[in-house]
Amino acid sequence: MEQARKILVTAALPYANGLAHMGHLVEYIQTDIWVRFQRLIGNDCLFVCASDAHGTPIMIRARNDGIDPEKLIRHYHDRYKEHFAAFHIRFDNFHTTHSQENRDLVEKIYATLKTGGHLDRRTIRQAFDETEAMFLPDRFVRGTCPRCGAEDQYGDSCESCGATYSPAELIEPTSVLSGTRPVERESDHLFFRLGHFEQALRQWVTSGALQESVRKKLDEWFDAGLQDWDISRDAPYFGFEIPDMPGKYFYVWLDAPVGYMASLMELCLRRKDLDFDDYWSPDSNAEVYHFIGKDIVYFHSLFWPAVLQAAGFRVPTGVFAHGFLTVNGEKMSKSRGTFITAATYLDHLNPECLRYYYAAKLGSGVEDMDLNLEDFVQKVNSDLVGKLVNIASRCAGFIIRLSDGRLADQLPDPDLHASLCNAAEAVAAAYESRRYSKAMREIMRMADLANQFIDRHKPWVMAKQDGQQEAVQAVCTQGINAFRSLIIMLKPVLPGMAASAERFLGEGDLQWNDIGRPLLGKCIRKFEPLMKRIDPKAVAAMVEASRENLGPSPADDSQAGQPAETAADEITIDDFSRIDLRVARIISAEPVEGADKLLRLELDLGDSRRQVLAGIRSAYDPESLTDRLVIVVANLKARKMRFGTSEGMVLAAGPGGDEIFLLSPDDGATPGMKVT
RNA sequence: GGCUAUGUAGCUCAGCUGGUUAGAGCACGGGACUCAUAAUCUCGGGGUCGGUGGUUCAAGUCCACCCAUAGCCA
Repeated sequence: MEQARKILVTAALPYANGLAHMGHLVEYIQTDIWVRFQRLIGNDCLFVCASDAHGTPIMIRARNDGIDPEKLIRHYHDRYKEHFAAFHIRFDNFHTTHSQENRDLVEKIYATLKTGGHLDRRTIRQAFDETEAMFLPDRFVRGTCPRCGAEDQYGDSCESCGATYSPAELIEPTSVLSGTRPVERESDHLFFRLGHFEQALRQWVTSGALQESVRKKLDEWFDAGLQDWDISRDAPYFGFEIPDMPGKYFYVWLDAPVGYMASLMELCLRRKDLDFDDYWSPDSNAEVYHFIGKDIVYFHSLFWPAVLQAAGFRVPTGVFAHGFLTVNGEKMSKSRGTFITAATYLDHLNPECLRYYYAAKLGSGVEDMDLNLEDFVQKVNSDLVGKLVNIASRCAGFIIRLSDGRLADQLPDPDLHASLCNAAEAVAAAYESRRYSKAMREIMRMADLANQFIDRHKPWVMAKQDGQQEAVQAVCTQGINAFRSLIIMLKPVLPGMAASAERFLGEGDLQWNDIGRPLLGKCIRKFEPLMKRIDPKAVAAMVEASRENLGPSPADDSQAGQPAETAADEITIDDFSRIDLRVARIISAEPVEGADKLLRLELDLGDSRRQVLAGIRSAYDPESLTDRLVIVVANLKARKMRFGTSEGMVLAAGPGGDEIFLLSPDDGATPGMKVT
């Protein structure tokens, strides 16, 4: 046998401010299947990951929630771990980038980059929020596009016309944090000289480390010219402070991929049989693979290999990008209930069904993948229950009843077994090259063959004839062995079901090679259903629950990739009493020019009048609102928006779009009454 | 706007370097069977391969343009 390969595999680090959802799972399931396959064929394969804990969004989120960032990231870190484990994703280590190991490695890499002359310090001008006293990432500034005039665009590019620019170029720029207009301020930043590594990168790209379409993308980037990369950020920032630059922090995208190494390093501390340098030293003969989403190709195929090279480590053997997930053909949507978290899925369905469905659709490319819920039910039920499990189910009874559970001593149709062994080679090749859909098709083709074989020999007919017991036993032994071979082939995808099947067959931990060694003359146990069919009602309930899970946030309902909100922490009655809820009468309502979601409401609060900009335009005609009573948060800090100041907030329920429902008091309430 | 993908039966997808009447699974219709979680087996209907033009003896497969969708533009 060939020598076992030594392999290190990573999946991208999930950002520690949200919950795992169906989109995340594409990547972790894809990676986990590959790792399990490598181990099944006898390779030495490690799988490490970590939660990505740094950066402005986490800092802001923690501040808004009134907790320490450490507490926030620990919470989500634990949720990820829990949910991934429930989906049978088996990391050797799931660490965090906010760790001592990561800090040590980042500082070491920084020192090497610096002495190697790959860093450059220069002054840049950047948007600064004076109220919040902090520099703003481009995405935290919004305003009107200077080129096409589209309103409410991000500070780096226009979604409408595609122009790219700096936040300072925006017309009427606004900080999304304070609603005020940012000013420009100077600040010293550190730049990594990416251009130093152009030759090395071009070389690496031709080494076959990347997929075809990714390589094309890189050529484009090379042609555009490699620019220096800003690796520093100003305080306040949640991350690692740069050792010799007080008040400056390493950009999260520098320390995130280093987290792959830190996770391995921390594992090495606990496992004496592992040596960090075996994997990362420049002369390592191990293979290193990164599984990522296509959105972060840039970081993994340019910055990361360049930084590794600059810091004196080996570069990855391969970077495998996958596409995004759509549900029912569309972006995941909270209002449609297709933004499904791992937790919600687990409340209703078997995780292995999702693993199989994803496997049945994943190829080696970067194309997007669709989770069609109807197709999901049909495919899983028909492939796994109807075809695969059925083989064991229809044979087991005869073996138990007519042969005391004992399998025959040989296979009546060695050709059928040979076809399965042949198919196994094709399946192995498909797994290795990440064409899981091809592997699943091949496996199901063999399952069809097995069912046809049983049908041809009709053991149920022979069972009724005298002297045919041995023939029945032989046919069913062949059937059980076909099932066993297929289960081994599916083990990377369905580890839980494979374990149950091993118990049924009375065997231990089956390996890929066992496909070639049929199970003969042994006793099997009583057959118990290995998988239940998916009830379409469970899927409907899951979708409904995904809809219900959300609080009233009529604003954005289509941010795929954004994590779902979590249930709010408990509060006391005192906390509640800090919110001054009042009855108000709408005096007038009118659309806000230039904002397709907002209505401008003039409210009567009994003793005062207020203007509130409410995001309810998609559900209400302004005319229908006049004179209506609503509930308003009267002591909400006024917020300056591009269209004027909003002095409060009206309460409404619903997911958004045309499903927004204003709350109103029963008859008799009058403007100004306090809600308690 | 530039670039990279994708667009094949109702649904989800295969179709390698261009070559006989375009395939699979599911769904659907007819038949068989009744061992099996109403599973299985068998037969069948169904597609101007996003559009237009071109190259070629021959194009889903190559080229150009257009349309739609997704992503990237640090």
